[in-house]
Amino acid sequence: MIDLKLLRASPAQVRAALARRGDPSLTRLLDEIEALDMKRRTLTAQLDTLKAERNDAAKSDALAAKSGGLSTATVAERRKLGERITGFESELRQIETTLEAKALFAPNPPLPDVPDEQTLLRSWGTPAPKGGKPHWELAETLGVLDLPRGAKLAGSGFPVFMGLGARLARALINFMLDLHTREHGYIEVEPPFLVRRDVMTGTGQLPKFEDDVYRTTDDLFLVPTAEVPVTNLHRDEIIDRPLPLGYVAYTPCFRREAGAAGKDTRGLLRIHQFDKVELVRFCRAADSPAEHERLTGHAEEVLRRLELPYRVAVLPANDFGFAAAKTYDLEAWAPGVGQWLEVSSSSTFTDFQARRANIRCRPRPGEKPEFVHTLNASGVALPRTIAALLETHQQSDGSVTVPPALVPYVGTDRIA
RNA sequence: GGACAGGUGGGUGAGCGGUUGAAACCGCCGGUCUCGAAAACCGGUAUGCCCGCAAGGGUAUCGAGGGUUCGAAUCCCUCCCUGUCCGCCA
Repeated sequence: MIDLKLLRASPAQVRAALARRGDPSLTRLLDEIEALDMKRRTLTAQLDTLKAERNDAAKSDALAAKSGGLSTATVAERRKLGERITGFESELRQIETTLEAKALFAPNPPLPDVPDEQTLLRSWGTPAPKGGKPHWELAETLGVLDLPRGAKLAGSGFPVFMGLGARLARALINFMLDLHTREHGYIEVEPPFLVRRDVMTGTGQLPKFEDDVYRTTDDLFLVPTAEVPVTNLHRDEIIDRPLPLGYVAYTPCFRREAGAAGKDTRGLLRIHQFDKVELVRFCRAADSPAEHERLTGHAEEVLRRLELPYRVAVLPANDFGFAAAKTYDLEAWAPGVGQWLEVSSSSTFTDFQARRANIRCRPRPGEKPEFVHTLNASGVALPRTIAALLETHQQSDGSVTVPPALVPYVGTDRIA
């Protein structure tokens, strides 16, 4: 949620920052928000005055009622006051409802250090020259992936992993969970895979992106990422654990990806259901830039252990998620398709999600609560990682070697 | 899915429709005492919004939303959630 006080205090800065997202309609949205905010404050002041009047009256009336009763004139006067208050209240309520509805559509302003062009920060490993087979061919030959049968069960975009493919998926999940819990200090979580509407609103998927997610007839939503349930673990809380606090969760992820047809439709690159291990961090506001770097490093470590050459880029202000203030993409090289595949997105949300989900911390005992900063990164997403893994570690005989870090989990050093 | 019982501050738990943001206890913070600690005692301990440079003031909040009333934590309605039993199941 956008910070209304900040918008009030420095409208020019907020507008300038949001303008960098490149959505011209935001100007009008902000105009409306500011007007409603002003109206709300005026009404609140008037209403509070009337209520103060009523409270004073109630005190003396209580005494009067005990000793002799209230005169009909007094009762009539009080009733009139009450009616005025009710009228103001309903007007105020309407404005607040509209204001909130509008405010929920305002995205997070990008941080000042976010560039206007995508910028490559660093890379690791030596990408193999483009060549070899794409992962869908390898996978089909090896019998580890069955896309046609997945389509038979659920439609296109729902893969079936078979045999060593299924084992590889399970191995990756366990490997990543172990790495992050044992070496990076995360607490493992297994959350619900269906969540309520207000939870989806807390992290920013709703109300704006309802078309992109799956909804059940009970008005529950299939999680598009573990970020949603895990970040909301602390919704409406003043976190009483030491910060920073990190959680890691494996969940399947469900995305409708409406309108995505035609792009990356081959193989595992863009699908409706996929597995992901997600990292979520909560920290004090001052710590979030350093936490963002640390978090990104945790995701990178996965790729290094898997011996997958990758690169890290900062996304430009007009090309990252609604709730994020800054995002790094981790892209693994996939020589078979000759593309860098986004396997992790690492974002800081500043206090945007904390504000929506009302997640606070108390800096010190007795001090005022303040909003935390939330961050998350895929650590990492499976299908594209599997694609990069198959294509990178493919051998001339058609087999695929398993990187040493993964061998104990897969139970073999070669998929053939 | 059916039948009951409940939802009060960080926790436990009081609260005849009337000056209740809300007793008490626990916890937490500070102080006294002590060489230090414990115990004991004293004091302080919610959050949002609005006005204000601040000090401070106003207002709201007893699951949520409506309603009755001059006045609601307390009465009525709807919804949500939790617990117990039954049914069904993994």
